[in-house]
Amino acid sequence: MPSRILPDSIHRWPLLCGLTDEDKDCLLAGGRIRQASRGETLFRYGDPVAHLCLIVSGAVQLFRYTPDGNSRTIEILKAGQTICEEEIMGSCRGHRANALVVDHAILMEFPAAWIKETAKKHSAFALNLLSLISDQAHMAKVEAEHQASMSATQLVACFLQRLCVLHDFDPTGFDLPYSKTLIASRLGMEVETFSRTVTKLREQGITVEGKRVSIRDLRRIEQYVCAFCSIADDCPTHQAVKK
Amino acid sequence: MPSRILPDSIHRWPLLCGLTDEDKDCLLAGGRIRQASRGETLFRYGDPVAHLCLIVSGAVQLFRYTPDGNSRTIEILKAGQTICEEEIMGSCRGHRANALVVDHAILMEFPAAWIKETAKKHSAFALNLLSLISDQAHMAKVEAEHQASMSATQLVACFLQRLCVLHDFDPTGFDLPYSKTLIASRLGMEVETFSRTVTKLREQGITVEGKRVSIRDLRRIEQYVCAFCSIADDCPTHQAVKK
DNA sequence: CGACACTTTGAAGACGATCAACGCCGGTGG
DNA sequence: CCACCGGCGTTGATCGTCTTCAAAGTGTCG
Repeated sequence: MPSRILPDSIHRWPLLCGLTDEDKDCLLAGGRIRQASRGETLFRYGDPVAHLCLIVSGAVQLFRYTPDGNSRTIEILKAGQTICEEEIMGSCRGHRANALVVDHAILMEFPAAWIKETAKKHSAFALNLLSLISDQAHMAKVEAEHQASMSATQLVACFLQRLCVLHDFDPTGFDLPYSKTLIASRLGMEVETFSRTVTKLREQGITVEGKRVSIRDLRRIEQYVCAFCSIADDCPTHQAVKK
Repeated sequence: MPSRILPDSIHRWPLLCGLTDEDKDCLLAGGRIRQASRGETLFRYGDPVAHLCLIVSGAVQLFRYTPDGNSRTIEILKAGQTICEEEIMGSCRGHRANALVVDHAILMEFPAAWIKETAKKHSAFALNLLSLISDQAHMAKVEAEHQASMSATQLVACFLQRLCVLHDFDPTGFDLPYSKTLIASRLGMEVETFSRTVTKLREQGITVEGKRVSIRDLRRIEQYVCAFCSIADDCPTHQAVKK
């Protein structure tokens, strides 16, 4: 029974939350455990989409190569998040990104066809998928908005604060879980820019020294956190912070 | 019977395509026709999400206000596209954007609760929704990538070409269906930048004079169209163009 | 005709990318 | 144990791009 290795927090995982125990067991029964260590490639751009993949622990980077040979990080995923759900449900012919293991990961793989079948049979599961993908779509749109309208400084501040909230870190002091190079790539900027940005943020109450980060006063840096949130406050960062 | 006013192209609309006639009729029976003229607001940010809205004809702009009072266009939607599907299926408490009618529109409104019920009962419809939202999520991610890595010139070229393809326009000469101000806002740039960009594109085979656009040689401007596509050619523009 | 929204053009300034150099660290091999 | 190396991160200088402010031209609709 795979549920042995699953943490208690699975009740909050988007894919599973709200399901009855029967549905949950049925779903988990369809998955196969896989381990992958740092540097391992889960799949490459263009590969056929074989599985929906649930991250049980560790971290996975999704990225693409640009025509000039550089790579651009699309997402850095952690425990509880899923990979390929959009590729399975949407109309596409292969993986639209490369997946690389950043931190040694435990994964659960569900065959794509099996997922579709299960979604047809279990409407609660289908609604979970719909909800999960809908939220992702919305986040992606907010992201595009941010990329189009926020300065590098704002992007970094927003990222750090979101990081702190989503990972349940202590704002008064936590370590970056990824390299700065990876974060810069994730934010679509150069490492140099990221570095300079960090010193600017010191005046704003965000201190970064080496891997150590501390965020002094969340309210004070509000202007740097999701410019849209002050009016359109549907940013998960803000939502979480306000509670 | 509302199907009277629906065009033949509905078979290709993401929400309906592939459904059996029974499912389609059942779905359409749940909708209510609504007309709205240019300048009319369909809903505002924060309003409760009452309906899924299918655009039968016309055009609708989704936008948000930034803290400094400016507005940013998220999407410009046309016939066959739907509004609010993500807001209904995702976890959110109200509309996450404002909706404004750009061109006199005929809409079909489906009550949100009814849509959820129908998705539970008709798995084919649920899968359509999943597919539709998945594709949107993917497009949003590509958009974010573009915003982060393409120049204004590339963004405009990409937009114009996509516009041409998606609207089935004649590349050798078509009229912009929206004002340049709206397009600039949609691309997250200033009107001035858009205007200057347009003159640059003339050398690249894209001519814009007033509202009139012509795209000389689609292959030649490939470098300006979705920088990612040359490797990661999953851009709908390119897909459509290649056929 | 005149008001007004839309568009274009110019000049100045801010911002981020790029290139280059250097410091820091962990690992390898002599 | 030390020397060397490669990956990572910082800092400085320069350059191209986009925004901003200002002004003038174009169009439409009353």
